[in-house]
Amino acid sequence: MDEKKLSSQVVKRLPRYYRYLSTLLQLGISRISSKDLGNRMGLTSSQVRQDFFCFGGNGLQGYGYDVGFLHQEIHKLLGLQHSHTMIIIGAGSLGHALAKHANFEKSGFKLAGIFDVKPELIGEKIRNVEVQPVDDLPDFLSKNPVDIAVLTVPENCAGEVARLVADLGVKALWNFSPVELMMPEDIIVENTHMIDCLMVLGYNLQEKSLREESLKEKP
Amino acid sequence: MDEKKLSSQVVKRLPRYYRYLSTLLQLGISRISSKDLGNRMGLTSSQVRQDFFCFGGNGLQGYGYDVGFLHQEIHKLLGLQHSHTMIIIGAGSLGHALAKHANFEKSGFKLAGIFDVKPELIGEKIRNVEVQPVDDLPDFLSKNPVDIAVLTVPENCAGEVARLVADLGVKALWNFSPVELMMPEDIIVENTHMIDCLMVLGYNLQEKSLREESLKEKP
DNA sequence: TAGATTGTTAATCGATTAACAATC
DNA sequence: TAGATTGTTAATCGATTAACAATC
Repeated sequence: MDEKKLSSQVVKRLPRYYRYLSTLLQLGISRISSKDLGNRMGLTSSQVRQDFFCFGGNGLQGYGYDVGFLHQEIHKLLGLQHSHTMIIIGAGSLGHALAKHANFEKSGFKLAGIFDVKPELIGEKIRNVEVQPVDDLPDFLSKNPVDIAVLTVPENCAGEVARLVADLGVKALWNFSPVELMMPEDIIVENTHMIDCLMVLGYNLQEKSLREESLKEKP
Repeated sequence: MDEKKLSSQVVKRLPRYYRYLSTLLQLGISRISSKDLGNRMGLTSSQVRQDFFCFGGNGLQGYGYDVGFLHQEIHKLLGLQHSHTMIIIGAGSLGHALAKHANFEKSGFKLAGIFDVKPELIGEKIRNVEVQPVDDLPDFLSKNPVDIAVLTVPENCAGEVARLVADLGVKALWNFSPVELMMPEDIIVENTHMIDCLMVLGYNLQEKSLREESLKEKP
């Protein structure tokens, strides 16, 4: 069915479309034009049509797109009909926050375990999942297949932990440590570097104030 | 000095270069070639040279780039010599985690305040910053100019809070709520949608398993 | 000097936008 | 029918890669 692979840019937009279509459904809106959707999401209508065309646009000329159908289609594309298992390694404040994040479970990402090295954290229950010692990971992973490992460990051990779980069969890593992970080709890696986001914000803030200054000087 | 505006793709890579160069400095490595740096970061040497060329590449033919100088240069480009003030709105687990994130302060992002609506959270101190009622925001912002507001509030009030702080003079928003914020042009918005990252991971996992299946069928 | 590696232009690739016939 | 809006191709734009003379 989904013959052609979608470009990475389109894939990145899929969750946004999905979220937006969910909102529309909740509002009871069952049809939308590419122009409307684009306007609301800050995209051109051309891009919306082109994107939907990639996975078999199901619009109706002169009418627009069926919100429910589109929603379903993207649901399938994203593989949300299947659930994924996930473990969190590093039960610090960020690990806690992610473990408590309600939306993950709703979208089929099931938290199977939380791990840490600190003895004082072991045994604590977060959302019914107990924090276990990192040393138990090999044993745990041999019994429970896990798709995604979330790395919320300190910078200096991220690489080591990543290699460990990759060797133990975890297929994908979601890395929050501000380091470049060097992983074998077949391991899927997604980085969320918070500090990078802030720095880009900082750059844009600086750009903006420089622009404003030069406007003042040469009016 | 920095005459031409950098393309957004280059800006996004700057923090990564910066981080990588920091590591090299710590290792006592003071010179690197575009080939080497590219290899380690998963970029082509061509791209590295092209990127550095944008902001006045300072390499030496036959020799490579001076790590220290490059590091300094990107530091300046990112505006890290200036510090930025930041408030966090929403003192839930994610707000907590971000407030405790040590790297932010190190890079010049100073936490000036934390706000929430829940009475039981008011008064709690996180890293020496007290949680204040959201109702005090107008008063607080009139006395303390703030560059960045971090939104870690529930989905249903993100839009409202965003408009409020934008009206009160905050220049940039770092939004963690899974909603599209409609903001005036001059407000800088950076979105970090955790669930989107997971969904992209999920898509890639599905792609991978489909590829592997079809390999098994037709060998 | 010979080898290495940059600076910089040109070529290629990919993504976005424009255009418009098809058709609901 | 007339108006709206898609599907789809072509044009444009931007980003990445290739190439190579310059030069350390």
